[in-house]
Amino acid sequence: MQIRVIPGSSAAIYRQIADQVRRAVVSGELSIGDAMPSVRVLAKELVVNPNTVAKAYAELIRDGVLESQPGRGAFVAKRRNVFTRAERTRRLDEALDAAVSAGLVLDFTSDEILARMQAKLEELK
Amino acid sequence: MQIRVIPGSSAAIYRQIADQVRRAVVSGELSIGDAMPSVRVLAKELVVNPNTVAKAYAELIRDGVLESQPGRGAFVAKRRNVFTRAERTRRLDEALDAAVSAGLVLDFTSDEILARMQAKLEELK
Amino acid sequence: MQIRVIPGSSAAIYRQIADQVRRAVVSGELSIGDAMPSVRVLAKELVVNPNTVAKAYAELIRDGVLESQPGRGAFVAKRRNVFTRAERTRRLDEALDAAVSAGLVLDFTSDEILARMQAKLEELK
Amino acid sequence: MQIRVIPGSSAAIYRQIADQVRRAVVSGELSIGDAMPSVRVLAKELVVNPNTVAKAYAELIRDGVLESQPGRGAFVAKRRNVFTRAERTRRLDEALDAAVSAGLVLDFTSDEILARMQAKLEELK
DNA sequence: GTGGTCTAGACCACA
DNA sequence: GTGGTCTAGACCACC
Repeated sequence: MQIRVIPGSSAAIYRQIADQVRRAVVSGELSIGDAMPSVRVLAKELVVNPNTVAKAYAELIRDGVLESQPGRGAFVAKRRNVFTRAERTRRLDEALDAAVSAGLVLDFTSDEILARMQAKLEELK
Repeated sequence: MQIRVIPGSSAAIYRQIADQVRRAVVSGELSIGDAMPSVRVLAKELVVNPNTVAKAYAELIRDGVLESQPGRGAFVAKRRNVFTRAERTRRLDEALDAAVSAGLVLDFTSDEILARMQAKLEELK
Repeated sequence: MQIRVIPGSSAAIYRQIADQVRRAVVSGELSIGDAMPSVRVLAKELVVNPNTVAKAYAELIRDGVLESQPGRGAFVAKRRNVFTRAERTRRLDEALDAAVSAGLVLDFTSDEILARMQAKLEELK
Repeated sequence: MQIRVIPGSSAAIYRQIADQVRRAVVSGELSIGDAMPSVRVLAKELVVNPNTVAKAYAELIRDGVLESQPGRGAFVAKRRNVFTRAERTRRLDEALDAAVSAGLVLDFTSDEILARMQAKLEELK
């Protein structure tokens, strides 16, 4: 898979990396058991500090998206339900709030944001 | 208008304030030329640091939502757009993409994500 | 609360800190809403790098034990069920496996380990 | 004796090997003076790196569980204790404390933790 | 070679 | 003042 970081973005680099991996996993671009590039390799490729990549991987491991086999590397984990319904909803809300907030800052109306979201979700089907 | 801040929220306080003002402007609750409460008055009312309110106002002024008339206070400005249409859309997409992938990783369906988003935007109206 | 780190321990420093906070929370030594010492203050007190303390806090925040209010500090969070039954069991197993492994390395028998565990749990009642 | 390694486990492979040998010695499956398979033979059998087996043997030799007879191989040693009773107990307590606090934070009761621990130790017998 | 941990020191966002 | 992020570079455990 191809990961890109936008240095000027407001999103933290480790966050950009984690989000793109998440997206690749849900889109099927990455499959269960696939090996991730090593921390050092990806860091070199993205021209960022290895610790930054490690932080992204750590978050993904903690959320059950990746699994680490010490000394061997990180791998895409079997999908498992880690969080309770309430916690999942809380996290979804947090993500949606951030998007809404960004949309409002950009002076989009509620309707425009919703329409764009709908279009985006239709694409995935 | 009535502004409320939720201290425990993950959103920064200045962000909560700015978003609510923005929303009030978009919804018509605040009209062009309306006077905003002074930084000190609003800070006292919300029991937050005046710097925090000032920061929210600064962002709104920077984005052209408010206008500062030195010595008189801040007023709701005539609408103007700072970013190009393309740039605004690009930024909105980025924010929505992050929310969508977060939702999908959390094992929500497209429909669930959209429904939740819709509910959230309804609340704002 | 008083936190101590044992530099010679096999457990990572950030892990020792996180575990002690966890213990203080479940024992009631720390209550909901209590403010944690700031990252810098605790780091100075323990004579460790602030990043190490920050890493411990980050883990506790991620697990829902603490909450961070940006610019204000970290606070003991309301207890909420973050993980599914299966995930909680998985995590408990992981913790117990580590303890059993440590016990076996120390040449204790299964019965001795269990007896010691039982005594320890009785104390808590 | 039959040793099995689980690659996906969170426990290090050398640790799994060492623990199983330890258990076999404690349970009497291996008796004093019994010859262990050579590092190379066991490595081939388990399909792991010989260094990994060597590391497990080294730990067992260091802890006095095995004895190395240069040129002849490794043998089950006469039992002797490396740590004082007090030191062993202190270390066991440390490990058990960590497991207990992890369990309590995960909202398990003392009884649940104990039951799970018991089940786990039964399996080992 | 791999990931895991820790240090030192920097800059930014926020209150 | 607070936490959040990032860099650079080190050492260790493990394969």
